[in-house]
Amino acid sequence: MGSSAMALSDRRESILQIVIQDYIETATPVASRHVVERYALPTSAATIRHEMRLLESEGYLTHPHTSAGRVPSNRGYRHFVQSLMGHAELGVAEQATVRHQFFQAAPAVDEWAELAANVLARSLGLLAVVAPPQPQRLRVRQLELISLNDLLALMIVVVQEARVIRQLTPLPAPCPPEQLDAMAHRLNSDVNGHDADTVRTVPAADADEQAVLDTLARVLDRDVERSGAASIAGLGGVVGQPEFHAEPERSLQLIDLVDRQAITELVPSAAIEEGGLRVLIGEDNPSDLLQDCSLVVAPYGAAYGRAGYVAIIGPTRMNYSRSVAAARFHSALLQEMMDTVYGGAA
Amino acid sequence: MGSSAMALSDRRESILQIVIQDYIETATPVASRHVVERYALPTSAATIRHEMRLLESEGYLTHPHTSAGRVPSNRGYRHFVQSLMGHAELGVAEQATVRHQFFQAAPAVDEWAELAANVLARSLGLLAVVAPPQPQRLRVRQLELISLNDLLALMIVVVQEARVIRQLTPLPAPCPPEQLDAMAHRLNSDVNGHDADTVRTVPAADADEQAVLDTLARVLDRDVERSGAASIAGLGGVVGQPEFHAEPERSLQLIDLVDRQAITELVPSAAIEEGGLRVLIGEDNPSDLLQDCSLVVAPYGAAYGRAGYVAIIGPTRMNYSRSVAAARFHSALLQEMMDTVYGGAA
DNA sequence: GTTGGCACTCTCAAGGGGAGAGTGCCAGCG
DNA sequence: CGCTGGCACTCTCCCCTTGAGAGTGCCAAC
Repeated sequence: MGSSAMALSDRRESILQIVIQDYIETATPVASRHVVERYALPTSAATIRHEMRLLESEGYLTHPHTSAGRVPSNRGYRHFVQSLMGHAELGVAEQATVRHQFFQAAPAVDEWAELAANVLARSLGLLAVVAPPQPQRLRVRQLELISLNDLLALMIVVVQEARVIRQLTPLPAPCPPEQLDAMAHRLNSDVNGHDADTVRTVPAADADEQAVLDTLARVLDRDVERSGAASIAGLGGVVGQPEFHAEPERSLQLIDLVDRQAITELVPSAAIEEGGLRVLIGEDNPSDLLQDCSLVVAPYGAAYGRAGYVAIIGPTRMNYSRSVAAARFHSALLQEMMDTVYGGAA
Repeated sequence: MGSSAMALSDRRESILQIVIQDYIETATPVASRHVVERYALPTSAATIRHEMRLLESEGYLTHPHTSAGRVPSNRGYRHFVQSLMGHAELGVAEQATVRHQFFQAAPAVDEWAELAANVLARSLGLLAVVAPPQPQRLRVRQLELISLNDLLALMIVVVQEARVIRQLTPLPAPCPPEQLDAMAHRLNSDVNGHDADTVRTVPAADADEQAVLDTLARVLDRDVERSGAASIAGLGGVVGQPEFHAEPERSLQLIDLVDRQAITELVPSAAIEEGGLRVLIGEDNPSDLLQDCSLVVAPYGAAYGRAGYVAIIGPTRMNYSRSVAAARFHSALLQEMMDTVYGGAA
């Protein structure tokens, strides 16, 4: 008895569940008396106290101090996520609302991730990070050259992966607009459908063409590298959570992380590549900066390159049920939309 | 004597200047004794006290409480900005660094505003908002249609103002890829160089063409409307300022403003349209939310539509000299770069 | 006009209860 | 044997007081 390998009794499990749910809701250590009263249990407070004590000795709960109620430990949260919380779906009404927002307001492809992050952040009150999948290579679909002056062109590249890149290109030799147009026309057939490596093998007629091809190849490479515009939203909601009120330095760290776009690097790529939805609680997290935080990651779009993801970040005391449901729904929705647009083939 | 219309004596002015500069630097109320000691003045503390008292009665300084040093009032800051601080330029080395960053790392046109905001935020430790100019109308340069399936196309519009828009377009009647390509080819000559209004007058051959033209016109309008991707950076720096430590609610408000991209609406359009650089101090600000903050706005690119701007937001106790110099430099630099790219014509 | 001196005011940090909240344990009860 | 009421114990939190320190405002003297 009390061995941590032993399965919890039914009653103890349900008490654990009650404590965790109550704490998630109220952010206050939950007391034995509070539990019996609020949940109308058929036992006395003393009994609950006894069970809580056992739960604590097994590592599922903790004690801020002697005369405070119980607070879930990370182990408690983990058990809750794995066994206790069940598999909730987003409400039908909410699903419909979100779908509606996507299909109406944003057929603008570039804004999917941003919209998802905003909707998630608003509905959960937590930090949401949404990164689109990163194609492993980009292939040219259309090349435009706009003459700015004889020595400078603006290159616009539409790639098959439906992205668009704009880039200034200095020209070594003077090149009037008509000549530039002609070059664009000529090059288009040479580079169409090709990626950076192939572009490098295209022979150039003159120095300017060489410059354009070089820039093009470089740009195709670079844009793959760029971790590519992950959208972040919900900072306001998350620093408004009570756990951050107490410790302003933590808030500052988090704010800085968001400000510098550095949280994207704290979403562990291992979790993304593995494929399924994952919940990282407290010290599961790779970074110390997220020590009292949890992370819910749902990858999507792996068929289109390095997978994108939907991530929810909040205090360990987050509503896991809602967060997981929302992350799952959004990742599935984004997947679905990408499949519609790119037809399932990379 | 003591009339607020009266010009300040030289000595009083220099004391005001010392007090303000010291307060900007230390964020601590400055005491008479501190002034004489640190700045080695040839007078005694009592004299300084006397002068400070007069400055206070004229409204340039205040008193947090009886036994605290002096703090500049908004009026004091205003006088400082107008008459006392002089016209500083950014250091030559810093100018060179910034120019270098722009010309090397970001010939990617889309990233200018973001780069400017990041550089400004980092160098000033304040909030920086950079909005690109908004063209008043967009004219089509190139139209691409990518067939996703028979009933859905991805439209890519390259506009003469060197922006690119991507948009999903549902097709009322089934349309195979080749047919879509043909349509794009056909339409391109019809819409080339035209704006939304003119696009609406183009006759459509069939329902699908009509759908494409409708979407195109709508998109051209919408993208003008969108206040267009202002870049915000430096939240971490500004909430780290001591004035925000004391009042967490203010920080939260500000964080929320940034999170929801709503600060862009607090930059008064009057200040932008007027043309020159402006400094708004405290209650000069249109919104109560920026009550203890100041705003430095430098517009640019008015020739290309609704003017863009570089804005610096921070506590009233900001380094006005540096902020103004940096805002002026960056707006001029962005202006210069736009002139290079768009050749001075809208 | 300037100065040293001095009384006055206000903040800030530290210390001391007292109330309140919860637990841990125990002895008794079904 | 598990459950329960009772009770002592511990710890936090808030309020109050107190004393030190910082600066000012004013005054009388130079």
